[in-house]
Amino acid sequence: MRETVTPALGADSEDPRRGARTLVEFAYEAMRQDILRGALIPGERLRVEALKDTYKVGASTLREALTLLVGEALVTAEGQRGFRVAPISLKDFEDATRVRKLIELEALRESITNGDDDWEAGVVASFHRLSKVEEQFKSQDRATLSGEWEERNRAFHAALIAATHSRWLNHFIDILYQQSERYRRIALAGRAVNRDVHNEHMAIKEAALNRDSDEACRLSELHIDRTFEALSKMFQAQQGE
Amino acid sequence: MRETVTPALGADSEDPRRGARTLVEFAYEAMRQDILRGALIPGERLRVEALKDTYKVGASTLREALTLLVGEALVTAEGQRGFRVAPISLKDFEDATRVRKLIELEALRESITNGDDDWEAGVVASFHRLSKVEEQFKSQDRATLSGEWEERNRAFHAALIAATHSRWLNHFIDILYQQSERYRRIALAGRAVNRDVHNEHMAIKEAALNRDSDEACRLSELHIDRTFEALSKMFQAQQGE
DNA sequence: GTCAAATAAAATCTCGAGATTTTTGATTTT
DNA sequence: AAAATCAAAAATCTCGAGATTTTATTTGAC
Repeated sequence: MRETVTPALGADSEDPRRGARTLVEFAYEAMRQDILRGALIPGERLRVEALKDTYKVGASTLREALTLLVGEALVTAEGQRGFRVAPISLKDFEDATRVRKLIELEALRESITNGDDDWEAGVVASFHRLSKVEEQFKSQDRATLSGEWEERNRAFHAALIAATHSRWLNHFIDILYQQSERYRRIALAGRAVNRDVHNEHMAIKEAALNRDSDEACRLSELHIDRTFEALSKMFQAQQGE
Repeated sequence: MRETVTPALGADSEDPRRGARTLVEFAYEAMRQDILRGALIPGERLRVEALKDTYKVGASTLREALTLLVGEALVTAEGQRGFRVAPISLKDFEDATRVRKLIELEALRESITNGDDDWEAGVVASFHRLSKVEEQFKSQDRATLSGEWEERNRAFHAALIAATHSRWLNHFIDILYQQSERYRRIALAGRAVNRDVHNEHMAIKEAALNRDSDEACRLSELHIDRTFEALSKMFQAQQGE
């Protein structure tokens, strides 16, 4: 019979389920990360029989996790022909970037109008956290920090638009941000960004806190465009290999 | 042993699987329709054990179908606490309408710029088909035609924006159109629309074919706003009961 | 009587085996 | 040799039973 006593602290760091409530969520999160990292290659077939063993879950559980990823457009499914990692292309990257701009700028504008003190605090705090990890890039190895940078960068951009009331804008931004994260990570392939993103972030932060929504949107658009330009070159070079 | 010969034509109208390639797709489509119709009530719990019998599929198959609907925001899921029909609210309806306007007008503008002869033909044809069924409203019973009207209305709006190159705009429009369809069908509850939608559609069609994107967008926005105004009143009256 | 703990019931979640379909490869025919 | 046919292999899809968790009910303590 199984012991019902709560295990000692630290023991649950061994728990393969982490924070997931269900095995579906666990498999979903593991595969999501593997797709964003590029470990699961775009276009690759996702065979249930094989992935069962990789992620240590049953067939139905795995299919349900894959179906969740279909809803986020990280996986495609075709009846009787299985699942695949969603393919990537410059055209799709361009399209996703364009639509993300449309939606994110709308959300940013509203957020700057609505934002209260908590919103300002969130922007300041997340920018600070992001700056700290960017500071370390100058000395430390980039690869070990990139996971942390990804998370803090996401948090900063989320904080900027946190004061939007629109659930739908937020939902679509989440999806498109995730798409752009995949393109960024695949294009960079572990390398460092070679332009001054920090100053762009700071300028956006300043404009937002000054409640200058036109300027903040202008700078944000510039930021997204510049990022796309830089990454699309790397992407093309990489795909052309 | 089961006969392997292809059944006679007409016999497959008895096939509960219809056009679906898999049972997952079949259950997904059946539940989708039931949610859009309001037969499955917003907020209602979706018990796998019960729905298994209703849709005549196994537990895993049903869960996979439900998970597909989670991706379209028609169903919500909470770990270890099951699935629910996505709740509705005036606030959500308002938000979905706002974001749909943002995205759909962008798509319409691009479509009018890009549209070729095939696009024009599609707009003319779908408008004609929609007009025909609206004609019949004057004489025939509305309830029997409403399914056909829904489909043709959807087709007309899809034809207008068919020339967008953006897969992402189209994807989000599909999701938001479906949301608005649910609100419309629930708010109307089988009743007829009491304003002249036909003329609004015609005006949009004319502007689009004249390649007057500003005017087409203006009229389209007006159309969406008026529809929202009318439906939101019915919706509030209904929810207040 | 109220609260809490223990128990029972109900529901979700999970698994792996089997049915169905697709894909691959071998054989035959033109 | 190319195309078509058939058989074998591999993969998807599907099911229902059992494990786990949540929810409802009962019992007991104060």
